[in-house]
Amino acid sequence: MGERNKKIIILKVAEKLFANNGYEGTSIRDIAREGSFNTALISYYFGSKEKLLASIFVYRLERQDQLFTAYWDKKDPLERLSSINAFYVDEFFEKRSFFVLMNQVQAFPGKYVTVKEICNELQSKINQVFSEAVEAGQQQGILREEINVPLMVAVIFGSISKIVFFRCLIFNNPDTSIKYEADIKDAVNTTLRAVVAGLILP
Amino acid sequence: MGERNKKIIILKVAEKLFANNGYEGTSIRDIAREGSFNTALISYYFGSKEKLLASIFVYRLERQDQLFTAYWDKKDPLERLSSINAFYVDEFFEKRSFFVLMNQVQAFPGKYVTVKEICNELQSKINQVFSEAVEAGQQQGILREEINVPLMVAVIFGSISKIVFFRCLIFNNPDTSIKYEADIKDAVNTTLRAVVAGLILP
DNA sequence: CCTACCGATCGGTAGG
DNA sequence: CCTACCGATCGGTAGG
Repeated sequence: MGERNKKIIILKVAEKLFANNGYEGTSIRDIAREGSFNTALISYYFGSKEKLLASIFVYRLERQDQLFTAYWDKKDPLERLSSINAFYVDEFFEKRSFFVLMNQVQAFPGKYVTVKEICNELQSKINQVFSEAVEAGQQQGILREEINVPLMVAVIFGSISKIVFFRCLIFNNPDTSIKYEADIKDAVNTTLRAVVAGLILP
Repeated sequence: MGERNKKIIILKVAEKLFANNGYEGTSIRDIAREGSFNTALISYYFGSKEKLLASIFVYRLERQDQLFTAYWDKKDPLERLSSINAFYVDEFFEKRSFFVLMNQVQAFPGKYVTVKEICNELQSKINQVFSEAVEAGQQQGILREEINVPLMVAVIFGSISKIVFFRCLIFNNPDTSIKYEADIKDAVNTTLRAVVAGLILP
């Protein structure tokens, strides 16, 4: 199987359980049981439960840099904004457990300092990407001048989070089928288009 | 001091610690230490740690019904929407720990079922209040016809949550002073006005 | 990579 | 409302 593969299996099992039951609510025994390996393997490969958590974030965020350049080379600022949004909607669905976990970590004011620093780095890059698109739009006279980018990003990611996490409320079923997945995705994208539309000059 | 007062002290101490460190991350010993009372008091008054958590939600949400009628009797639909938003922004700031906790609870897909049911009741009422305002606005030809209320509510509450919880990112300081509190509140209200503006017919 | 085990801490309660 | 304590489980590791 190889050491690298085994580590990634542990990462993904832990990611899922942490997302569902929380970091404190998941014991290393829970993780070992779910992945059918020995408890001691976690210390063996990662050093500690805390370092396992950090490793999940390093693993998930290390590839984001490449994704940045690949996705939003669109010239038109509005198209670029929509493209960035659509990209993150896809990301939320594809790596749902991870983003649930990221959302949890940020919901604890006094905890997970190391992991939050990793997230903040990504957040800065996201803000910058949005900033460039907005500035381009402003220079072309398409977008309002008074747009506050960090607040706009908060609205966009807050909306994605709430809609993806509220799915159980919208459809009254936490384990929604593929059919509903697509419906939610459409709903988020439509909603974000409305948010972006609010940024356009009348 | 009276039994009722003591119970409320325990509720508020627990609320704060749960919000900061999570339900699983807070032991009944932590709560007892912070409130300078005996560990056994929690079982004595509430039965268990889990019932203490539920009691916090019952305590915080039992008064919401009265608040509904008192706040948004405004006739004009747009004014009413703004009034509801402003009310919840105030609520988030006044009962910050509670809403941080509520946000946490909802961030765990497989946990806190009892507490989530209490939240869902409130959520339904909130959706209904927004629904009435939106329908009134549509009948008067002010608001777009295609507004999806649950999604709109998700955008509004997602935005409030993210901005209030992202304060540390915006100001790079988790323990913001009163001056900054006011700044954040202004920012949220401005942002929500932009969201509502997106609902108006062009 | 597993067995066997450590000290610490957990939620909870019997008895007063 | 406190003391003293229970059994269970926690994260982690020595030794192989």
